[in-house]
Amino acid sequence: MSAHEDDSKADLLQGTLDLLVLKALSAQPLHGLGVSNRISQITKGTFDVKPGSLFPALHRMAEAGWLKAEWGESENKRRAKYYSLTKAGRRQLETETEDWQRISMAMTSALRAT
Amino acid sequence: MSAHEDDSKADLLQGTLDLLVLKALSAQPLHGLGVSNRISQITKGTFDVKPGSLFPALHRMAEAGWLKAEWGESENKRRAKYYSLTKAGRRQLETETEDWQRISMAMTSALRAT
DNA sequence: GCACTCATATAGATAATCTATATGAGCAAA
DNA sequence: TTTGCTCATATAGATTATCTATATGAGTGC
Repeated sequence: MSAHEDDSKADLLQGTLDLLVLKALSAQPLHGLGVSNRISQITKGTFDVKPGSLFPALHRMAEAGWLKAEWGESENKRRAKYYSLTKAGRRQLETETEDWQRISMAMTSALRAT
Repeated sequence: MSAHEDDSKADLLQGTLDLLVLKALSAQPLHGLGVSNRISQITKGTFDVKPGSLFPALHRMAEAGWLKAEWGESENKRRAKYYSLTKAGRRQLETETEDWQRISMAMTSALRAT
């Protein structure tokens, strides 16, 4: 994170972006910037995913078969590519959620140690 | 993680190793493999940090001024390099602990969203 | 002398994320 | 109509942490 930015905006831990994208899309299809906005919303403004991080991730995840992409029109009448979860994407969301919880508990346990 | 390994051993999230090392050393100085063992202990066996990950990290963190290194003798009468936290290392531990808590809370919030 | 474990070390590969920049379409106003 | 602004997607290049694999040496037991 660059020094002049608001410290409340954290860099991601590597490995958490996929999970956030999957979760963002779990309620409804969204276009790229919509995913970014939703991530900001559900993390209460903690994460601000930049386009240069997001779009490669979306492509990678579509390639992996977790997302389906479809061109459509945004609320602002612009062309926008809408992403939605595939069956495999929902399974991946479950797996990564469990992984996160295990890791999170391990870290919490570690930080409690005397 | 390779497929034949025990699934209870997780890969680290990138960015968490430094925090685990700092925490492992916060109670007492330890040599390299001692740090690895202590991390395994305080994370209840969840993380198994391999030498190839650990030693470069220790060197990097010593270079950053967070750790001090001193040759000594292990419990098994082998030569071993003991690491301890510097003042800056203790400050770094505090900072990274707070960072982790903020990120962890944001992820938890995200995963609760409907 | 031999095998085994403890302990440190490094080279090379992998891969995710960040910074910076580019492109184009729609819209509004001058 | 052309200028500027915002929305939206895209990609190149750099960075850097971690992983895999391998190497080296010292002590211990047989």
